[in-house]
Amino acid sequence: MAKRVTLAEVAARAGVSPITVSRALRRPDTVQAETRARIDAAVAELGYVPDPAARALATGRADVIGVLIPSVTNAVFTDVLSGIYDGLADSRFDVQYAITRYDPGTEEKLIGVFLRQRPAGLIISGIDQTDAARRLLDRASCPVVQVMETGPDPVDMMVGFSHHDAAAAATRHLIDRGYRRPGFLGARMDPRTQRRFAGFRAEAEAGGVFDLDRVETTEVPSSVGGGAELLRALLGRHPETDAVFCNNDDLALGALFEAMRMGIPVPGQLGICGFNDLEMMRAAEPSLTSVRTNRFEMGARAVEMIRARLDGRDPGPAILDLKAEILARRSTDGPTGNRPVET
Amino acid sequence: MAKRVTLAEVAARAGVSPITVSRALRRPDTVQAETRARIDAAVAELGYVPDPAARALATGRADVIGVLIPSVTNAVFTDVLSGIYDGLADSRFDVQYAITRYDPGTEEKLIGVFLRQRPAGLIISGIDQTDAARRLLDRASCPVVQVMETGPDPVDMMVGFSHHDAAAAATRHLIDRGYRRPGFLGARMDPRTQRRFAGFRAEAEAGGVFDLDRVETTEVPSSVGGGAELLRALLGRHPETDAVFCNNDDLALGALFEAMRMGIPVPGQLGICGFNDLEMMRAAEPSLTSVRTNRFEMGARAVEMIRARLDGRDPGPAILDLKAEILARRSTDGPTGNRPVET
DNA sequence: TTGTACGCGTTATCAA
DNA sequence: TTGATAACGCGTACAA
Repeated sequence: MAKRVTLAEVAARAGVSPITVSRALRRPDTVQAETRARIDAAVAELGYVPDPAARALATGRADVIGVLIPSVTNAVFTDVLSGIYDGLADSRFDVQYAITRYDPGTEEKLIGVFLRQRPAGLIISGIDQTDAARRLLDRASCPVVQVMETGPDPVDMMVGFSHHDAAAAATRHLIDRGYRRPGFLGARMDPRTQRRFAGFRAEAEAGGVFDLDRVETTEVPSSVGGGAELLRALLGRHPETDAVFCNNDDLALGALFEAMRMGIPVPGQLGICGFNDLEMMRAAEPSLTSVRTNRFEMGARAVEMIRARLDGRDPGPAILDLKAEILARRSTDGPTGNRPVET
Repeated sequence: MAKRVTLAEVAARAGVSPITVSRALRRPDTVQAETRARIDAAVAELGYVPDPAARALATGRADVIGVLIPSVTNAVFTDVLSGIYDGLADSRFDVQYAITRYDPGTEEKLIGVFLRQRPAGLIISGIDQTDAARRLLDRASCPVVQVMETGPDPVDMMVGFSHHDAAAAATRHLIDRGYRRPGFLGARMDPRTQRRFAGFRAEAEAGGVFDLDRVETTEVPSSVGGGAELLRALLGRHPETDAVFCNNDDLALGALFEAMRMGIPVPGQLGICGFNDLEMMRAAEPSLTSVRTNRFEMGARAVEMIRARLDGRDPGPAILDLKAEILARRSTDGPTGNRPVET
């Protein structure tokens, strides 16, 4: 087992006091070049690495960015994580993440756990925190960024987009392409999904094409297989449905496969629009329309906002809206199936 | 900002010494019931939560399970993570993970970082560590589990399967179904992928159907779009190819879509087999054959092995082989396309 | 530019 | 069963 190399040993080796080594490591410019060289050499020879626990105890804060996400198995959140990782490369910060399983109570508890470590920053998904969680966050002594969604009342900073508006735009797109009997496919139906539905509903009503009966949802998490089932159920009840706006891309892919099984031409007889624009959407046959949400960038920006704040730089606007964007593909070419579209 | 409640404050409140509080929390049976009651009350009233940094410093070890995976955006690893999380629920351990980006050098460095925290256990992906990393792990003072793959020489414990054998079995399946000119589609081509290729090659050669020219690979990470491109390239050179064994499911899905675009019937003119059995494989049209790798269970078992070791229980065999299993679906029904198959 | 004294919150060790 | 003392490794505040 690796014997622990301490500051003191490095100091002895370099012929200086421990505190000088400490300084040389954290703020190299505050120690003489020659001294620093000796110290660096000693560090290298001994393989010294600082003990994060000791450091946290001495400073009263941890060089940790806490990240709270609902799930690790959902590509949407891992893309955000990926952006966070990228933004933190070459920094002194570690990422520490925890999973809420879409449960506000769990989230509340985990916020407490994180704050107890005095993290350098906190990144949290969405805007649906409990009141207690909200109070905890309000009193947090570190920057807090809510990601994935924007809303009127940020805890501190926010980077995301309006799910309502994005869904409305997608619905508008369906209508523009000539679909007149659009349905909605939804899974899990957490608050964020509900807001997407609200966007769909608002826009469909505005276009005079809304029918509550063409809404097919389930409480279970989304999946490709689930998308297939939802479409089958919806068409069973309402065969006249001529397009579906799907909660997310997994459902959309499943809907596409089910349409194939049922012999329903896409987009001619059925238009399909997903949400999130996972990589596969572009590669599908027919290619699938979706709503691009800049997940990687959200993570990267969240980190940048935190780092700016910590460094005393300007973090920019408290609410950063990374507009979602419709990527129109063949699956929504329109009921006639002959409309040209960008790839 | 939340003022920190310390052991000393709880002790004062309960009218005992700090160490007694510490004991009451960690080993309740070693303090008198009545004392314990007073302490518990004080803890609750003050909302005391132990400081993990102080604890780590004092004990010389952290209640952390370190996890090293190549990527967060690959569903394969997040499923393992999910299993780990599950196995650690209701334990005192935290998960801490780091991303190697498929780079052995990064992995080596991160192992050092983790070990410095004296974690309670370490879970690491695969068997392709550098020599230096290997030495670090050999001297580690905590249980180490290599997941995702089995091999002859575990650092400590292992839970996974043979990628070579799994690929060979998949290839055997293609041959058994009557395909005689199988090709291989591969992306990233890291060592683990190479071993899958080796399994494909060995079995194809044994069956007298191997042709190195029907191998299409790329160094870029796999994706659905990439699978489409690889298939197109392969068929461009070798239109006689009658089946493809794909590196993973993303490629297989892409191959399916590309076959559709090219008007090639699956499975009649082209058989497709993936690897990992992501959820979508089952829902595709036609349903896609794949190799089920028990990723969630790998994570859960790895955790269980570590916990057993820490608790002084028997962790079971050092090398746990969670056999991969072929899930035959319609995409490999055979060149004639009329072979019945389980769903 | 470098060093000294002390404390961060907890637990190990030993004593009562 | 409980308590006093002394670390754990590092950083802050101040002094030199």
